[in-house]
Amino acid sequence: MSRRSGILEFAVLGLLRESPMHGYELRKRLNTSLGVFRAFSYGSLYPCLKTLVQRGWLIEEPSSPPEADLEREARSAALAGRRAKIVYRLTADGKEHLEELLCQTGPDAWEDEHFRVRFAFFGQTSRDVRMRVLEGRRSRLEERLAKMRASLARTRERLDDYTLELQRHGLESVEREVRWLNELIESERTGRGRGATSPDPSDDTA
Amino acid sequence: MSRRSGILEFAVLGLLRESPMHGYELRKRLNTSLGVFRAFSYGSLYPCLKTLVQRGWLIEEPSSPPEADLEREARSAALAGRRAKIVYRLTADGKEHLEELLCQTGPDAWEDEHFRVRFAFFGQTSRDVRMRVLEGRRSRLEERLAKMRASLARTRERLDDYTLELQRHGLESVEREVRWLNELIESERTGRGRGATSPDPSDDTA
DNA sequence: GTTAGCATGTAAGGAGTTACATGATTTT
DNA sequence: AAAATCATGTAACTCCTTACATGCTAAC
Repeated sequence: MSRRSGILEFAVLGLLRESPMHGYELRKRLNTSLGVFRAFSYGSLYPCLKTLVQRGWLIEEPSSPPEADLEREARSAALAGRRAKIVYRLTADGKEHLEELLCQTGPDAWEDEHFRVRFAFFGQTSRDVRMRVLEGRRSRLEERLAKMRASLARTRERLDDYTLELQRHGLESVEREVRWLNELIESERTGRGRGATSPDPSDDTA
Repeated sequence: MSRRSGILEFAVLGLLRESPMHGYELRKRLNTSLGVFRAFSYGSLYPCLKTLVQRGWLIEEPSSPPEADLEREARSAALAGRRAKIVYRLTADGKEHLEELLCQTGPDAWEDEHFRVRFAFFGQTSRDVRMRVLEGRRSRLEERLAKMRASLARTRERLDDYTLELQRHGLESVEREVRWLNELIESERTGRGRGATSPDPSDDTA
């Protein structure tokens, strides 16, 4: 069983859906697309790739360079013991699994990190999924707001000014994110033109 | 050696500085004072308390109830195998260690969680420490801003609208926190009245 | 010809969580 | 007397990091 939250796994699958890549490149993309908030190390990435292969969600391919330097590649790749780039590609099963992850409605699905990853891959999701995710996140934040306000009201007198200021600032941050979500939801609702309804017309996972 | 970042350890020491407490209560306070952002479980708290005792930063005391129900306590505590509340109190060494933690200028010291804990215990620190922490945090965020802006400029065309929007929102959040810090720093600088210069007049860790 | 960056990995460990196990006390 | 909540703990696990180890390839 095991919960398997795994932000990293999710992010890897999402990035590989756009195009196959090898580990090193993957990590760079990971740390620019999402990396403003979180940086991953090779020590977690490579083992993660291996387990994803084991589960059949990825396949390893020998690096097939775009063109041109075929001789150089041949020269070196011919040698048996050569360390070559390993390019990872999403399998049909992997695509299916990613789709499930993107649609997921579990309790963890709206937490900060998890939400950010889903948002980062919105370009690959349909509008109704986007709407559900945005609304899910918003209601999650609203629960949080309620708790924070209650807690503030309960403890207002017992806390020192600094703790209070911290809570006040935290509250405002959450309120701000809710406003942001409201704008995004409105934006999705009114069409806003460039919204692709389906991520990929030639997509049917089998 | 070992880095020993340990938000939990830090928070426990900080809370116990205010007053001795037992585990259960500690956890509740942990999850209201700081818990808006982070919730800790008993599974991490109790082992943590044990190691802090081992290092000599805390001592366990048999629960001495405030008053009144001495008979009831006596009746039950007299029995050898009885499970009593364990109240934890900060030792002199513990106080010293906490002081060091609060003044720390290491690279991890300005990260989100770490900063929040320090801020939550500002009531126990002197103004110059507060200033250093606020300014340290600010310059940390400014580094982050620089990176984010550079990354945005570099990749603006290659990213889809959603990823871009995510980064834009992230950037704004950080800018907002910088403004908040600016206000706090200004506030500290101009005195602002209620700022205690030293946390506790009767304090000399020995 | 040496630094810098590309590329892949492993071993050990840190910091916490979940799920479980136990029992006392207070409320209903 | 049942249920809630107070109170303390442990074992196994998760997810990730640090530090190390290796070697290629481009640039200076």
